[in-house]
Amino acid sequence: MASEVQDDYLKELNPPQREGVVNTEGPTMLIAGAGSGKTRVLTYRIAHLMKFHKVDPFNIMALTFTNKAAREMRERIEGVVGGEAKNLYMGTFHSVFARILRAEASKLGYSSNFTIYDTDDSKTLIKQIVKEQGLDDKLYKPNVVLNRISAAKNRLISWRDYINNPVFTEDDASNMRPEMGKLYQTYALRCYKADAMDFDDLLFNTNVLLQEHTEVLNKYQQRFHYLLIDEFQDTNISQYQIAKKLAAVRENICVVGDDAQSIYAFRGADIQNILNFERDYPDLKVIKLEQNYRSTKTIVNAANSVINRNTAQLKKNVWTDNEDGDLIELIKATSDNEEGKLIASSIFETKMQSQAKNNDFAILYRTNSQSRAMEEALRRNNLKYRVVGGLSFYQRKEIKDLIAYLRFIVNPNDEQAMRRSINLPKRGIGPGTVEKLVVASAEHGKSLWDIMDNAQFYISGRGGKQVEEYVSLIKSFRLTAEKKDAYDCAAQVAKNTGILKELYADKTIEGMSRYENVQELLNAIKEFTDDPERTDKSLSAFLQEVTLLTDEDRNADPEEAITLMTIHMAKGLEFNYVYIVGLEEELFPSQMMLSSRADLEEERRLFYVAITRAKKKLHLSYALNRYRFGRLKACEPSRFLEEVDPQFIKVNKKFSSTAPLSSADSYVTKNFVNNLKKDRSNRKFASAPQHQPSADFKPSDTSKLAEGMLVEHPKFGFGKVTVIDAEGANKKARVDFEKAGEKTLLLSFAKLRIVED
DNA sequence: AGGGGAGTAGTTTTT
DNA sequence: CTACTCCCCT
Repeated sequence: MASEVQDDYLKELNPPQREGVVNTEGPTMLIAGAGSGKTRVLTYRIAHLMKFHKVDPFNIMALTFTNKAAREMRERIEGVVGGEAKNLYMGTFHSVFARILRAEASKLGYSSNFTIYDTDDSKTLIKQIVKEQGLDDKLYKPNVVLNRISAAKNRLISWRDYINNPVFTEDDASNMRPEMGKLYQTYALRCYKADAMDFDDLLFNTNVLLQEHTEVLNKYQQRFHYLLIDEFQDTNISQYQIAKKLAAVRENICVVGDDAQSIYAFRGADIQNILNFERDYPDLKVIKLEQNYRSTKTIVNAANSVINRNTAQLKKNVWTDNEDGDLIELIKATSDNEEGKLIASSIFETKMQSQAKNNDFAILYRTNSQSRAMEEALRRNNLKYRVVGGLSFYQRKEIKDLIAYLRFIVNPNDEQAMRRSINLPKRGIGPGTVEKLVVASAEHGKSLWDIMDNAQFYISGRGGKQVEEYVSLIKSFRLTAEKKDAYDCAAQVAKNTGILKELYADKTIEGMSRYENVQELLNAIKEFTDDPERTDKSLSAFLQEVTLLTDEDRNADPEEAITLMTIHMAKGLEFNYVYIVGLEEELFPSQMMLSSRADLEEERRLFYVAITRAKKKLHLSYALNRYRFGRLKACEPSRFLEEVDPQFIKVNKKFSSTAPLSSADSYVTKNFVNNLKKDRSNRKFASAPQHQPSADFKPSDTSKLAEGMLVEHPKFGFGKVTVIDAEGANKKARVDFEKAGEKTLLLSFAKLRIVED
């Protein structure tokens, strides 16, 4: 049986793929074009190590960027080698090194229960520090400051290095932000005091650990005989240095990546790592996977025509044996709402014609806010969909609130968790009292918890007593946490704090959904504690995982639905039919990325990633007008549309707006570029045509207006009433107009003719 | 301390 | 359009 399996997996591979699997020793770099089967090579390589070379899975470390990728890879390896795959040391950079840091925490002065601050925690803390130091919060915006700190950490520059290096301090001074270094220092010390690490610290501190504690480095070098890294183009310097140190003895390091799909430079990813890799390992074996098994010739060639415009890239020739396939279709809409409608109609038609299922479709966009228009249109057409990403479950207020309690129970120094939970539900402890606690902690050189435990001694006023009551509540929870598992503890917190009761009392739609979310969190914790493979079911164990969880991990098996997500989330996935929407200047490419050539090239790679998600057919769409900041703004078609070789595109007139295009055919081929240019120059004339009221137009009595009625508006034309809001003088109707999109009208004002009940 | 009202600023992508 | 902040009043 075993040898049978072995033959099978090698037979499925083409020559370079097989080379990537069987050449297990020494440094290896796989340059893997889109859809070239790199995950397959990586998984089979690991399986081959275990099956053929009898390597103990405990000695293999495999690093990915998402939990999902790690889970999928583990499952696929399990398919070849069986349950042994569970013993692989495999996960995201962040989760794997968080685990190692917990084991070695005391060496760095942290406890093994240290908290992981998510981005919200980091920003809140920065906001507080900026305020405390009396700095201008317009200049020192949390995002700007955090990005600067993050960039430094990702390049392994500590706060000491930072404030001592004139390159940085002068740069900050010339940017009118001379206090940046001081903020970095304060932020780092505050995190340390709170026994907390942010995302970047997990990697930064791992470097410190391996750098300064040789015995630790030796231990892990001995343990991991083989190191494999997926999506290598997305690693930053900090991650690369960890990998290099761990692999230094045996040099069995295998990295897989595609420079054309590097889309995380904004987060510190450094394409330079690929080039450095060749320099650092002179006897490196480079294997190129260039055959694409995923997409049609049309899609592969169109994608190549786009990415070839980038100057900074490795030479590579992605090709395919697949059929030519359909041309890419371009859909043009007058508004974002119409774009949604046209996409929905196109999906509906494709489903009918090609017997496709909902989960064959994906709608990809640049920014999460674009999902709304799509969702509305899909809902109206009764097309099932799911939105991936966006505001994640764990970022919701009610979830973070409950988790803040749990965090503070486990880590009494977690300042952010304390601030969040201390007055929730309201127990008369305002921001003034909290500030007093923080100040007292700094003044007396005592931990925040010590101060709080004797709050009446340190702070004046009635706040002290309230704080002590809160402290004793936390103490009681802490006793529970010592004896019981995470679920019992969380359930007790939800109940005894009154959080559940308060939400239950809120009967608004949002309130009910918040209540359900808290219940869902409790269910998730129950699932955690019920997992028979888990040995540690403590609250602390749960919290160690929760911050590094992302939403994708929750909806594991998508039902039969159309997928909506950002292009970033789509990396690594594939769909038969892909719609890339919102191809407009300043949206995609994003206006933030227009300033430099490097940024624009990253946007282009993002476009390349989007195109190469499609297996059978690709649709591109743009709108001439779009709601931004609540205002309708005119848009120009994206420059990226002109960058796709025109021989691969046709304009879909059937599902495009009424504005005339040059030919009388229902499809206009070739030279659509001219039309694009026309749209660019004439955009102010391109808005929806004005409606001519019917001859017999007379406003009706709208007091009996109801949902579903068909109405006519003198300017907006015909439409259907979707919602009626309020009564009397403020009565409003939301009407979905055929041409003008959805509008809210004040009925005491608007002239509407009821056409049909 | 806390609620309500007004005014303002912000939307890029994620572990 | 919305989420957040600030300010005034109770």
